[in-house]
Amino acid sequence: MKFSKTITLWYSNNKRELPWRQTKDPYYIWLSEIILQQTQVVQGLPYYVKFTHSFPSVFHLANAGESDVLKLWQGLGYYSRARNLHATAKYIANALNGKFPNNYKDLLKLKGVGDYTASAIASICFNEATAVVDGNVYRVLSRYFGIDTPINSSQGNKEFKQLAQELIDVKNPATFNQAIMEFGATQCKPQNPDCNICPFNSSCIAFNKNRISELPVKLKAAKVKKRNFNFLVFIFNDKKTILEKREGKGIWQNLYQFPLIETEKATTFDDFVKLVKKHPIVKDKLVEMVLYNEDSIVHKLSHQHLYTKFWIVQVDRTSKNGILTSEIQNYAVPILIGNFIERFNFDSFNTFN
DNA sequence: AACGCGGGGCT
DNA sequence: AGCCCAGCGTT
Repeated sequence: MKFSKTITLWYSNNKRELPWRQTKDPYYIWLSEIILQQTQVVQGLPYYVKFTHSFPSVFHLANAGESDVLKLWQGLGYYSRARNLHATAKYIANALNGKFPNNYKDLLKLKGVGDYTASAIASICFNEATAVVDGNVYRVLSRYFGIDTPINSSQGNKEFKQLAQELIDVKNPATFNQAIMEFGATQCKPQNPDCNICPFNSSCIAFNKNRISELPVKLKAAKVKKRNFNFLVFIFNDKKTILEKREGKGIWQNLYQFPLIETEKATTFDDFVKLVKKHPIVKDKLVEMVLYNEDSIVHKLSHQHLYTKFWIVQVDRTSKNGILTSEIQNYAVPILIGNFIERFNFDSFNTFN
């Protein structure tokens, strides 16, 4: 049987019921595709529900503030997706009167929409036969055809896109694209794929040559950087603390954090007290400083490891531009900060001292 | 072409 | 602790 026949048949018998599969409205498909970039369905699903509930149309999303969008996105990571999502919503609502581009070429021009996402929207919403190539497709094709070209090379990029484009069912591109991705996600999984019940197991090259665990081939990632983060959790007499917005390039752009002192090496308590005493916010008003976590909290990003300490710094004055600790929940913060806020009880600390 | 960008799951 | 998952924008 033809590849596309087999995969679409498998899909009709095995697909999951997911909310974005109930619609062809480009707004909802676009939203789901942005959320699902580098993100598994289980992780993205609750965010899709939140976003469609808060912003039922592109106009609702466009009229929101960026901080509201980031707050709703909090915890999902890759925050440029949220900033681009919001910018594109404003563009579509205002410049295009709410009408989405209806073809691959024009979709590709949108901020945050690359080859994969443009192909997905064009095929699902507008029946255009442009093949999607996401991580699932790389895995399925490299195994089935026994292809050793590294998937994260420009050569592999080209090769797999071309192959997928040759295989796509031009009569039904929406189903084909979703079928091959779903197949990769739930059956032809990275680890322990279900080869024994696979409809392709008689013709899959990787399976028949016992090379499942070797494919797909990937170029090694660069070594992770290690950084030492010291967050200053200020407590002022007026029960306020300080959050700062991260500006410029780098991680967590436009999210909030406690004032940060990054050091070359892990800090010792005595050295760090000297540093904090000289801090412009503290000057000579330091009452007490407590290290919240004796052992560094290691927050792992795919490209850097953050060895993190939270320092509780009580200062004997009122704050200038602090925020009430009772309102700290209103700020979009990285999950590393969010977890701390969830566990640390500002009120009990205030009364305890 | 190379690099930066999150967070979660598994072992 | 170290391994896996990975689209898009920038440089």
